[in-house]
Amino acid sequence: MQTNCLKQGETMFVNVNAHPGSQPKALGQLGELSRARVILSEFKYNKGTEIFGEAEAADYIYQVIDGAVRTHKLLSDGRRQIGAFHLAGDIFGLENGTAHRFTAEAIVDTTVRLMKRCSLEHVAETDALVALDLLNMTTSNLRHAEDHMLLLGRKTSLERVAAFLLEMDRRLTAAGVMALPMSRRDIADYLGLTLETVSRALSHLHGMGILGFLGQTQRQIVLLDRVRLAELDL
Amino acid sequence: MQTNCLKQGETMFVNVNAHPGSQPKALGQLGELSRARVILSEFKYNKGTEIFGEAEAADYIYQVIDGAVRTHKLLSDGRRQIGAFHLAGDIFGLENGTAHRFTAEAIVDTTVRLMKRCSLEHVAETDALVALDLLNMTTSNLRHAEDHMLLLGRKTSLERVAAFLLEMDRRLTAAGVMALPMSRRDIADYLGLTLETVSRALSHLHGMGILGFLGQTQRQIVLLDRVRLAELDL
DNA sequence: CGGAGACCTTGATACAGATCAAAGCCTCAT
DNA sequence: ATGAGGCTTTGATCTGTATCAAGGTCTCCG
Repeated sequence: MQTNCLKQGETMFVNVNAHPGSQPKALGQLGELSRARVILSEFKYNKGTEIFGEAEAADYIYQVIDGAVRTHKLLSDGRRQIGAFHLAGDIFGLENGTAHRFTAEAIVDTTVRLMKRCSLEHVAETDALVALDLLNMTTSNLRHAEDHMLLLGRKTSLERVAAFLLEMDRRLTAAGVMALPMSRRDIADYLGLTLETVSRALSHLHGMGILGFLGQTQRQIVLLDRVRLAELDL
Repeated sequence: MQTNCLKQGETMFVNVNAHPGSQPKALGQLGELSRARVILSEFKYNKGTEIFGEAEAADYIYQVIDGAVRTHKLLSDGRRQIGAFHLAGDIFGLENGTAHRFTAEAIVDTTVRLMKRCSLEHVAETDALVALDLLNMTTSNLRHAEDHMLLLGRKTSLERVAAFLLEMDRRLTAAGVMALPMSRRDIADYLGLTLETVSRALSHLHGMGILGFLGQTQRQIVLLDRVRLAELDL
């Protein structure tokens, strides 16, 4: 059952909790994937650098150890759509074909754990529980994409920003403060808006007393009224 | 390995080719899922009727035998986003959790084959190849959703309509004619536009000589210049 | 510590697509 | 066949968000 990708004695620790939209961040939490012994190593990417490109061979899958990653698609004239943000604990770059469908970049200095893809495939062919784990991770990505289609197709700018804040609140709030790793432009490209519209929506929510900016930075946000914020996201 | 959902002697025939974006429509093409013997029956739904509702228990998965199905999500005030159209051969209603994430409705009179969900789950737990089949179907849904996010977030109305026509051309053109089962409103709710904008875009393409309407109906479309159409979808 | 460059906010204006409106067309049931 | 009701087109107008523009603020490197 061992594959040619295996290096002796190494084990992959994987969070079942695969992706955007999932809560706990504890690393090392084991899914069934931990039963697959596979090549595993850590790597660091500096802020702004590409981890893999769209249509590149998908040789590895990745787990964020520390930092944040954005995955996007581009149109030929440069318009960009960010599909997801990946925070500590999240797995990304999981493809079923052989090529990546997004470009992935580090938003801030980021450490990732990576795993040779072919190992997983071979293990999954014979181990139904590993395959089910992959299915669960893919399904959680799918659920996120489905919800995001509704947002992109039908929500107003204020609703989109409210939804974004609630998502990030769920995924990265520590000690009541949300320290956003991404810029207004990244948020805009995630929400299908311009950075000016995002900025105006945040200012508006600030003016309504729904959120506060912490200290001297605009990326540290405190949610002051989650109930009213949730009411804004239909 | 038999499950409690099994009825003696019945077999599910499944198209590996699960979903929107896949080409061949031959029914009965076997995936590994055909190895799983499961409850199977056919059912007819009249035009406009609901097949299942969002958040309902997902007791079955479905395959379109004949007809067409739309799956959508609603906002509380009635705004609608159609996630996908399902044509002959497509499988839909496959969920990983226990509840449907979309409402499914028959667009025209439609025949579906259905399969008890719990069977599949039990089989997948022990059969890696069945699990991989489910993974492949889920991945093809995911790919479609990812492409659609780019369309909804960043494309212009003309680009969206061009992309829609190219998708439908790929999926349902017979004898050079595309017989669309869905209304302008359905197309609009799929593309994140209004029905008027869709109508204007189609008229515009007609005026450009890129498409023609067949006979006395607006739902029979002939693509006259696929190259120029493709150039309009960045 | 200081200054260059990136990031963010805010204001003015433009415009793509939404909304409102009306008329024609097709479908289908009687 | 025929007419009622739904679907589609087309036109006029409105509006939310994009675009253009400018100034302020933060960061971080030297």
